[in-house]
Amino acid sequence: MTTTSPRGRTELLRPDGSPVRVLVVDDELSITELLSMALRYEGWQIRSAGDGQGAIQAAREFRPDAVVLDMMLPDMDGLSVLGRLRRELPDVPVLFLTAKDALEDRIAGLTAGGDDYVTKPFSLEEVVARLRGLIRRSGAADRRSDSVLVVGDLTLDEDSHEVCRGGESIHLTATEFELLRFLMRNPRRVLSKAQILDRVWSYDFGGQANVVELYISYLRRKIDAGREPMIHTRRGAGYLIKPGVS
Amino acid sequence: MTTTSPRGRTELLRPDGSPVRVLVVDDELSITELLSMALRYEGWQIRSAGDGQGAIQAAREFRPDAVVLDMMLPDMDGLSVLGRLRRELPDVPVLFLTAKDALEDRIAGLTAGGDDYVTKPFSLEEVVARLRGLIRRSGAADRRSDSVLVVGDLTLDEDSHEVCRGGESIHLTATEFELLRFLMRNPRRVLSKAQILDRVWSYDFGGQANVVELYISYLRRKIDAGREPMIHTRRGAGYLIKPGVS
DNA sequence: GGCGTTTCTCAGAGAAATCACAGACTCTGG
DNA sequence: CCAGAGTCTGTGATTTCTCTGAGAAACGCC
Repeated sequence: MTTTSPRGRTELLRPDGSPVRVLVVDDELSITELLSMALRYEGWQIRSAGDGQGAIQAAREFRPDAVVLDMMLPDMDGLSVLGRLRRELPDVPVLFLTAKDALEDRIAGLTAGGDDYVTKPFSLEEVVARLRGLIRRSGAADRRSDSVLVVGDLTLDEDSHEVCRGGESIHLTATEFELLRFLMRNPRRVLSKAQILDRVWSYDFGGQANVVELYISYLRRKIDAGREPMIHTRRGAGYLIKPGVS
Repeated sequence: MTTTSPRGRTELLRPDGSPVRVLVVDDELSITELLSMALRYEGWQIRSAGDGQGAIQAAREFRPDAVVLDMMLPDMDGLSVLGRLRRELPDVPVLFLTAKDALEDRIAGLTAGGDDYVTKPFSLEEVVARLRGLIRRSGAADRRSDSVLVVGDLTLDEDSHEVCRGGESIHLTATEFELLRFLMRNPRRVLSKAQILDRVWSYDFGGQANVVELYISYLRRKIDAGREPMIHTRRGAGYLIKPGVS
């Protein structure tokens, strides 16, 4: 089931109308804090754990609809945590967090069953999007909710990563895609550069804030080129996307 | 829940009808005083703290619906205060105060959870507006309250920063927008130039008082141009906005 | 290892916003 | 009707913000 919240976003809900429950497992407190903050903002109910033991116990009590699991835990190996979690929660999808240089093939094996993974350092938009996908596909939330964002004649498919304006397909790079997704998930709402940076770029990004301007500029060339502009600047406040009408 | 107070303002209230509670944390007494005064004027209940320890304790006892938190505290680093606050108050939104030049050195993730920040020196209108937004979206107040101010045929949307008169969209600069918001939040009420200066301009503004006249003049050109005027001068007293009807 | 793509920094151009100043204007009380 | 206080607004200097081109570095793919 989906419903539209007062902030104009579409939320995932369980079939009985209660909020989706997500368990976050990571040993770095800053990471669990960051994720908890971002995921709560999606309207989900969050529990976090800092080690394998805590994860198993939380899984038993909290009965989450999805799990975010760091594969590097202090007390036990990621795989055995996963095994125990699976015994506790057989059908619950797992989003793995891995270091960038982790053995890709091993992860690939794990994700064969419909799970997914993101590499550290991640962006919050990425984690949220993957989780939404997992939950949607697992059937914990209503399946009618689909994966296509629409603003005016612009569409973005979160599953296929396809972006079209007026029927015409548009190729975007990964960063451009994430930025556009964030804008389109918050249509008609002014988003500050800081907000955009926090959601779209990885949490360890240490660069200049004007990458946001740069990527807005790229997007405009691809999305708005020669058409009614949909991406608008609010000088001193930020950017927003809205249908060309008016 | 919203209700209209005797002085004609729309107030945010909790679902049970009690006033919203806000905790203000800053080590400069002048700042906490300034903020407390302004926020009490909104009809909110305020508690303030001057350091991290005090903040944690106040959070525990006072159970605020929102927190204003300076990131530069004497006794502990802003982030650890935040962590402890989160443990005490998991779902409470936080408005961060930061120095202007600290913008670059990582506010990473701070706005990610739906929190927000303002840079010092701020204007009170800005702080109040951001706080209202946070509280509104957090669900501590009734969700029916929305983000659009209406006076006659003039509307101002605090989320999209859109201003319309008679259906026609009007572009305002940041300062014009804040001034109009202040006027519209106090319709039919005379506001002195001093009041306007205190609320709309940053607290360290050292310029001529006639910027207010100047910006009223700008606003009139954009809002009242060729229409029934809504912005009125009360010679020797100040300005007020009211619907064109007489 | 080489090559095309993507990401990002830097810096300058350009546009927009802010504000001081000063003279014109308006209202009010005598 | 006048004087003075109060208000309005045109001009332009200055500051701030945004956009974008050029190129360096990192990445991914064969």
